[in-house]
Amino acid sequence: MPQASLQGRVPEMADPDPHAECRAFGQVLDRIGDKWTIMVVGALSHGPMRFNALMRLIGGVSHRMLTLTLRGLERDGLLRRTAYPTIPPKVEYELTEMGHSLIQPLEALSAWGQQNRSAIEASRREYDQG
Amino acid sequence: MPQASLQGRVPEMADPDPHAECRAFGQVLDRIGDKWTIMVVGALSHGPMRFNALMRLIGGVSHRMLTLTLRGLERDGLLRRTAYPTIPPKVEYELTEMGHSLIQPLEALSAWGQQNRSAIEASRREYDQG
DNA sequence: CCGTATCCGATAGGATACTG
DNA sequence: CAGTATCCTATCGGATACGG
Repeated sequence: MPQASLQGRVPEMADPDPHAECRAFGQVLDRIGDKWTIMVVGALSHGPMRFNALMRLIGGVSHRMLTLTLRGLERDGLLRRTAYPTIPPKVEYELTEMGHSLIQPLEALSAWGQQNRSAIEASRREYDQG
Repeated sequence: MPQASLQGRVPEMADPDPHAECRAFGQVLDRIGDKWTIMVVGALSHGPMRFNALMRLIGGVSHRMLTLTLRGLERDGLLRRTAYPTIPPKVEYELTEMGHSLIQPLEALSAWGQQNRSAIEASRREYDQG
């Protein structure tokens, strides 16, 4: 989903863009907000890896979804795919420069999650029984 | 989706947790990775707002989804809901302390998006025609 | 070993109509 | 104005089987 037209954006609205930031973030989410992308990025953050190694490390991901996730990242230039035409085939995946640059902001959010996890869980329990 | 069992986690794996970070991030994504949550957080980042004001500001969100999104954020303690029993009713939403604390990391990711948007688009075009 | 195609169930989310 | 309920669709993602 393109997140294209935030608000009804009619011509007579002079306001240049009341929340460009939200849109930018929406686009990042469109990229990383699926079930496996950030797992893959995380798994590759320490170096290149082969398909099945990724699959084992991440765990729980289906063959199909891992392929799709890798293709998506490759298409966006966050990932480089190198196939060695040996038998059996060997394919390595590694983050590009841009891919690596995503790790820092990701870790900021991850830290937030770790810091607030218990508070969130507590809030949920209270809300659910209250 | 609980993101619960990252990797098959068999007992004999001594490794305490090879990617706790990814899991933490996965949980954040489960919370904010939907279509509207971060729009709401962004909209509320500058102060409290009423239901229909939010709806107009965000734009494109259905009545139903805005309600669900607000409930979810409230349940997790990121949002406070205050209903004034007047006629007609008036309900205000505002971020809690914890809700505000999410904004900084969000902005980091948003900045990443703005910085890399054109590179990603270029990469996509190349990938698609190549 | 790596990748693709097909099938199918689950769910997210929009439209709409109705209540206090 | 704010919220709920119902319906319906598109998409996501898992299982499986097959090809290179």
